[in-house]
Amino acid sequence: MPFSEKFALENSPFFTPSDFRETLDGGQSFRWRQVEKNTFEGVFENVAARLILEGSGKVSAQILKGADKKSAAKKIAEFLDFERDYASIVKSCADPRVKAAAKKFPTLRILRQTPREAIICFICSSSKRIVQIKQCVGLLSKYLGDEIAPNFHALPSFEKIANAPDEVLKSCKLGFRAAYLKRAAQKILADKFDPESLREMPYPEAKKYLLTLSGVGEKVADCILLFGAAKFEAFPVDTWISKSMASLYSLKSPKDARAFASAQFGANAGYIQQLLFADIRANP
DNA sequence: CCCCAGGTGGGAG
DNA sequence: CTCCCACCTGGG
Repeated sequence: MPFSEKFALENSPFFTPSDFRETLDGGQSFRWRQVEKNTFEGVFENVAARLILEGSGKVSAQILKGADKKSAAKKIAEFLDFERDYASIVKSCADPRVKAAAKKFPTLRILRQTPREAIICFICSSSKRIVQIKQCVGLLSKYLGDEIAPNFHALPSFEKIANAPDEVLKSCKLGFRAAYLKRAAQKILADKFDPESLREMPYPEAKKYLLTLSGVGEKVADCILLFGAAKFEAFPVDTWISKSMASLYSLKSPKDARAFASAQFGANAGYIQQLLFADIRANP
């Protein structure tokens, strides 16, 4: 057990236990696993941590023994997006369907992953279940990423992925996504593209670039931008959101769903997407 | 054993 | 532009 003592995270917002789980393990990120009730273990950037939801509703953390507590706490606060006022987003939306979903997930948040993490994980995600995606990115990290501690590995760099032997990628159980991921990594390097720049780029421009990467279509690009670059105007349409938009608004195509979301939800579309996603998944 | 999954790419209509 | 299906693989 290489973890430090537990410490409270300053400015932690409140979570309900189910929203805590939904946020960390509901399809936004694939790097966290529940180890006991209200406790998740995982890696963010180069920080291995245990996040504990206290009875108070606030989050505490344990990090690896010897790691810098102050900088880890800061990274965790960013990752869980402590600064953003989600209640005001819901307040500003008059749609009764959105209000109803928000009532069921009152403390849901959007995780702020890094652009690299989001690119890797969502290219791996296509046509896979959450458990399988977690397995793939776990293996990728184990075989190609830096070891932070026994059983805790960072995600690999694009250099490592671009130069990885096909057998290694194959052993990560990526299937046809292996070639997508490798080609995307190679193109990012060839373009000398800094994924971090996605955070500063305007949404349309950032999306346009992402769509040039193999294995990245509309849905994956929007996931990368929402979860990896905090572009809240992104509205990823997967099969669940397709179902939701069809039943709530009679919208049949992903294209119509995106246009509607942009017009109706605008700058907050991404968070509303997450509420509708959580709701339809919980009540299919 | 058969089928499909939180998608993309590439070709046809 | 909209269909349609192959693409890997594990699990039901």
